[in-house]
Amino acid sequence: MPELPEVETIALALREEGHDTPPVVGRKIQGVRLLWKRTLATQPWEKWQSSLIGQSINHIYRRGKYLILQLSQNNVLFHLGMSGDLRVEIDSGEPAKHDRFLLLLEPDLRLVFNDPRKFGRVWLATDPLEVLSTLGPEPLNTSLTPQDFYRHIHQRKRQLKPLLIDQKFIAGLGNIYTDEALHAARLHPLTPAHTISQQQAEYLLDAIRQVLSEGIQRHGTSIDWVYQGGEFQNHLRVYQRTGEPCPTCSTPIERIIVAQRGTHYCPSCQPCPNNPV
DNA sequence: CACGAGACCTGTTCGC
DNA sequence: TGCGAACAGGTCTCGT
Repeated sequence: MPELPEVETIALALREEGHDTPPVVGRKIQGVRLLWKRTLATQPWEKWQSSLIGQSINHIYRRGKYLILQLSQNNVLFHLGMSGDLRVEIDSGEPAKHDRFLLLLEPDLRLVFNDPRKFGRVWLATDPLEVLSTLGPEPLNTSLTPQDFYRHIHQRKRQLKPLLIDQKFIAGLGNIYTDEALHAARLHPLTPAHTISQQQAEYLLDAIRQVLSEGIQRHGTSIDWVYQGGEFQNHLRVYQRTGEPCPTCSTPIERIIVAQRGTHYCPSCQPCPNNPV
């Protein structure tokens, strides 16, 4: 469930632009611990130990749904899967339940990757592009122009929902923000991408940027017991609101399955395209 | 090449 | 009440 706004929020916190946690940037790594082998996306484990110890964390940033630690020599990349989280704590006592991977930092801290459902992964890479090269454009980056977006969407025949969730098409959207963006743009999730007008494409890009920005402002979405601290869940207009009135027109929100994903939309605000289902 | 289905996971919820 | 089945979802792999 961590999508772009949740990963951005975690990156900001780790960069110590809040003040709940001790600073991580600038610290030296003095150890590394693995508690679930399959969390490693790159092998072997021995290379992690020999390579990481002694390096400093120079920078922390986000690309798509990935969080990147830029070290003095190489990079550690995290993908949080659907239940992953990163936190900083004093390095004392045994790891908690579901902790999968630890970076021990001088003098007495640890950066903890916790991931109950084990979908998260961590990479060690000389160049981040080894991991990130297939990602589509950053939706919030203004170098993605409405004209570009329309051109790209116009040559795809896929339905909008599976297309927007495809990280190769655009990076950072997951199930929650895709449903929210399609509602804000008044587009049905099953609409074939190439059939929308240039103006509709521009509205859609605007909508994507609006919901992502609001998500970041509200520190992400906290659903179920996964991911804490956000409050965007209190401002969702369609996601997980099946049967509740649409905030725009009061029509009950409907839920369908698209590309095996639960998909929420307003049948009145987001009229069905000509060739549905 | 483009796309869809199945697998990977486990805590929670639902149904009998 | 209790237990198992269904569900949720991001991405990789495989098949068409």
